[in-house]
Amino acid sequence: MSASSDVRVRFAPSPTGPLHMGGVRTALYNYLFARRHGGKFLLRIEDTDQKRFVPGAEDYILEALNWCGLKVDEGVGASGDLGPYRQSERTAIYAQHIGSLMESGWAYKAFDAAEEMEALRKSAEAEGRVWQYDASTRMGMRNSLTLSPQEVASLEAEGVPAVIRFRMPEEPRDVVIDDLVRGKVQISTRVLDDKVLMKADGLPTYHFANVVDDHLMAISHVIRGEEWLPSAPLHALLYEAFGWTAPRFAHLPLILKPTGNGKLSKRDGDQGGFPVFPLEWKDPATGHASSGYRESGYLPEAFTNMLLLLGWNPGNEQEVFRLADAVEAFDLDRVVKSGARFNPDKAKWFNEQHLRSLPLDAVAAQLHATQPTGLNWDLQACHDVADMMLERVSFLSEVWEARWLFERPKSLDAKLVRKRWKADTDELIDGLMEQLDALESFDSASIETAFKAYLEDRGVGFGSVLLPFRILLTGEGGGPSMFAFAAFIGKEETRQRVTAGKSLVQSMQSE
RNA sequence: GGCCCGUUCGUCUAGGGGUUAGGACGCCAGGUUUUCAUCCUGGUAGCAGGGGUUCAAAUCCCCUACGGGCUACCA
Repeated sequence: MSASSDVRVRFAPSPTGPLHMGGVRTALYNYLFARRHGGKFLLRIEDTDQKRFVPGAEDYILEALNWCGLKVDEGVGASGDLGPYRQSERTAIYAQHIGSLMESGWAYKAFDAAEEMEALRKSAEAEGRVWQYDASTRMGMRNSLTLSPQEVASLEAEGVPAVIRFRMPEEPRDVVIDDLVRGKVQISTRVLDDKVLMKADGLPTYHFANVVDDHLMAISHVIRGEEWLPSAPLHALLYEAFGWTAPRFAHLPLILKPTGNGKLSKRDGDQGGFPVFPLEWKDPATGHASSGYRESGYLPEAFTNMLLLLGWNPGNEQEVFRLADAVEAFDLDRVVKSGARFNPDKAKWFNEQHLRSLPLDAVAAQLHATQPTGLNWDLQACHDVADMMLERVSFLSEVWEARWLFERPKSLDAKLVRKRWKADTDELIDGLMEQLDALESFDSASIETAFKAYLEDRGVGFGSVLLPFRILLTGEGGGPSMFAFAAFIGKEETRQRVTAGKSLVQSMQSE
């Protein structure tokens, strides 16, 4: 391998919609590999298919990478000397390079109509054969190999649409890809077809633009999804045709659907109850919104951590990684070969791990920034709530679902009331409130002391008073320390909740 | 159909000739806790099948099955 300072990798998405989590993982592995080896992480936008271009997609990609903390060193969204980094702005470069391939005989112009080829394919299929545009068929087609230069010129003058195809070697040979995750992969050129390099609209196909750009941008390692493995030999041949040294390849395993068959697709998300996108996406054409990990309350480091372990492991038992830790640990040699089924449960677990390792101040700040409109808690209040709730939630957003934190309960858990309300419960609560009322400092520790003294005095157990107290304050049977919570809402609110709660109990009992 | 890649608990994975096949998620049980949760302890469950090679195979080879990808003037 070359010196590590020469490492240059790229993430090269198409702006055809929101990036999905598989794409984010590819970006993550590229980023990590670059950082690990002191190299550069580039972002190139592959927008050569004008039919599938979606406005806003490029901004989405940038924002998603940014949210994940994957800082781009060079390319779109950064700067660099080897641009432009958007393929739609590189057409002159492709024109020049396709010219040199035509001259050297590695490429030729073809005029065949799509329908003709389709018909050929169909009839071959009917006979159980496969038809493809290759060394065995191209001499029967309409192209610059079979037509005279005059015929070609007149076709061009007539404006007959033409593409430029790669000319696979007539003499079959094996192409070997030495893949960094899969080892040697061998394919015979016999089964490869003459792929279109330049489309009739004058724009390059993926294969051509990708190879030209990777070379011109001095990419050292191509790290991409396994769906590209079958075309890697074509790419290798293209490098050869240009007389260029090919980068190293690493084809990543695919992320599969949690249930059912196939790779995870953009449509799998919302019906499966989990996001497939890092950020929420509103389709500009249909207005349909797809949920995102960010909006679902995931911490970016939890999201990338989950992705990191989907197809890679450190070789020891560590599972929780911050991005900076991952940079130290990551390398391509521990990337797994087989596809990984995505598991939403584990994603949630990663979020819990990262959430609980966050400093309380940071959580408080988060809560402060995301609190419902009209609440207006100060930082201290957010801090108190963070302290009470952090270990009880998987996502920070769940804090706001516990409405009793900031609203008097409108109803109480009926089953609990039925089970827990004894003949003397109301009277015990009244006695407790008398003690609490007398408290000068209404803080958690004082409340606890008074509470315990009261129990002692009355000779009753914790459960007979604390649970009813909890139900009156929150309406529920579980939650944080009621001493801390009572202190949090204050003496007056505690008194009011108890009073209101008791009348709720009464009306429930009289039903 | 053709070509390529893959296959260890339900899921993510470790393990690459000799292991009681390890960990994590999930699930179950117990402990801690005023409750819930956290946390701790334990349990559950796996080498796709068949042939070889070998004293010895989850591990190497072959076949089959299954899964996945590609097979566009999409990436």
